Amino acid sequence: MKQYDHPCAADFTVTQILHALSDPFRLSIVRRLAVLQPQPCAPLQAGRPKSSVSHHFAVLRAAGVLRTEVVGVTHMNSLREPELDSRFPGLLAAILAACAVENRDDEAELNPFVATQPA
Amino acid sequence: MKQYDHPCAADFTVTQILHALSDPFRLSIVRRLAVLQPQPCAPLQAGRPKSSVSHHFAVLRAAGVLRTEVVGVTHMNSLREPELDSRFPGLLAAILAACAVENRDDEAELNPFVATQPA
DNA sequence: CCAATAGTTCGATAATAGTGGAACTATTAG
DNA sequence: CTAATAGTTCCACTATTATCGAACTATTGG
Repeated sequence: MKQYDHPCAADFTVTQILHALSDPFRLSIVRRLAVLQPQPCAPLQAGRPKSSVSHHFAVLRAAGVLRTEVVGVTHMNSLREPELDSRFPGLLAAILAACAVENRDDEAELNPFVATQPA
Repeated sequence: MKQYDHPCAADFTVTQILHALSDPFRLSIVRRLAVLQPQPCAPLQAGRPKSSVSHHFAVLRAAGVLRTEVVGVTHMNSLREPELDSRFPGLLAAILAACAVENRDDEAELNPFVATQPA
């Protein structure tokens, strides 16, 4: 039964976290996990080869963004939200909120009739 | 009289901003500017060759993080805080706050007698 | 034990980013 | 006009990251 190394919260660094989240694919993984958690890797692959997906998960783990727990044959991922928030309060929330803003733009672009007024 | 291109706030992207700020040198520039603003490039060089400094400023400009205004012979830099905040509310603040946390650690490491209690 | 599943690790290659010297540009001071 | 200043641009080089196939590992189901 193999498990993973996860840095402890005190060792998280701002630059490592920002770098981990500055990649569109990795950021999309984090956004999905923020909504539905925990989740195995497979549904987040988005058509990429497994080795590439595995690499991006490793980057996110190393930055402390997520935790991977081996549960039977699947590896369950969850955001390390409590630890992230205790170390850097509000950081993850602000980034996710920023993604939501960006996403709202995309919807507006696809369909100009929605989302001119927020609600 | 040459001026620079600055993207407009609506074109800022989360990944570009996070990437721009994921470099320690660039992040240090932003942290200095957050305190003392506007400022020319020279005092922020930290001993690096000018071409390298110029490159990092260009990355920050392209991401929308700062604005460079040609004022006489110097180029004055300032954070685009209002625009950043209107586009991604709280994002810059959260990142700067996270830096402050990290910095507090460093001080504690250098001198264990201060900073065990915040004040 | 065997096959299937889920994901990792390795290794080569490609792409992206950072570095730093040298020549260049714009502005001001003399 | 000339020199000095502040920074940019260009270019070659290095270093870091990402990509993806193939072989590997751990776990479960039959």
